[in-house]
Amino acid sequence: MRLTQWTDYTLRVLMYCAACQARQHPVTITEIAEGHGISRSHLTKIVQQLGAQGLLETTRGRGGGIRLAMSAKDINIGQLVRQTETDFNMVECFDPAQNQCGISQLCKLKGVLHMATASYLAVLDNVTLEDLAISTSAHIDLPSSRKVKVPAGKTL
Amino acid sequence: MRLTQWTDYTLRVLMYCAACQARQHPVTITEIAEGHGISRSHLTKIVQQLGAQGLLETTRGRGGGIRLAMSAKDINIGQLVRQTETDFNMVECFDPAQNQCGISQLCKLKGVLHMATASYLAVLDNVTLEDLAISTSAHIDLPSSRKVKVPAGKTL
DNA sequence: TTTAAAGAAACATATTAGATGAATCTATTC
DNA sequence: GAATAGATTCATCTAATATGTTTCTTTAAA
Repeated sequence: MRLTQWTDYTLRVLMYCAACQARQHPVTITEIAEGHGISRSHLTKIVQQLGAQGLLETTRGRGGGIRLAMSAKDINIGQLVRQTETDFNMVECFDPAQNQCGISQLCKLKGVLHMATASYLAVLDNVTLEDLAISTSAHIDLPSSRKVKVPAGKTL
Repeated sequence: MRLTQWTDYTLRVLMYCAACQARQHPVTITEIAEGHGISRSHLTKIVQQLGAQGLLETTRGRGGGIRLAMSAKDINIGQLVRQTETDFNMVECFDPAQNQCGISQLCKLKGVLHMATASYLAVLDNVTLEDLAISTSAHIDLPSSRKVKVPAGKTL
């Protein structure tokens, strides 16, 4: 049981933007991609989706980039994960189109797993992006060179 | 986010066995495989694992088969899922060998997702196989022909 | 007005966990 | 000893994810 990397990267993009809110110039996709060692085109799709969802403002052209479209405390992690993860069908019988299980009307598995999933998401519903972001006092302000300086022994 | 079919089938095997406890002759792998439309060799591996875990008793040879090795009320679904699911690494930074994220020491994502997962499993920890099994009064007792009679409009 | 920087879009392709299949072996009962 | 049942091994398929490439379009700075 795990979240997709898509969700992982979505969270990282938002956290990165949240940490950089104080900066003058916006964050760029290339910057995050290089910082995290992720493919730029892959990140682009994630950013684009976040833009479409209204979580990020994107501006094209030189000097452009991305920034949070709303306050970090208004971005709910539970809601986000629900939107990002495509598939919460824990077992076959969750999906009517796939279900081959003849006892699914009788058995209580489905209900139990639904409760468990709800409980999982309920935890995330109590968390906002602001809670996740590293403290603003330690906010990242990369030089425009985009080359990230990493303390010895750490990888960004 | 979903459980593997492996876990799904594991649960089905146990539920099937629980429902058939009252039968004289044990359940066979072939019977369950045909009943659920799953590959026999695939199910064999699942049964074997359950045998190794001490949840099923298996007996070879003619007249053999499988049965629960303990009372259904002593089989905890939370424990089972923990054993069956191989991977609870929700995001990359959960796995030290994979982690490329430089801010993982600072960020609170990991802790939050750990809590959510714990909350998921806590729900299942309150459920036993007995809770999932269909009522014993309606227990399945298939004819030895192994051909399952299915009510019109349903698929077993 | 040109150029470089940035996101957008549409492809194809690679990766990998998970699922499946086939063949053969071992044990047991009739 | 033949039939039945689980055990084991190995090869392969599949599909969801993840990557990569190329070519747009937009926009601000030079």
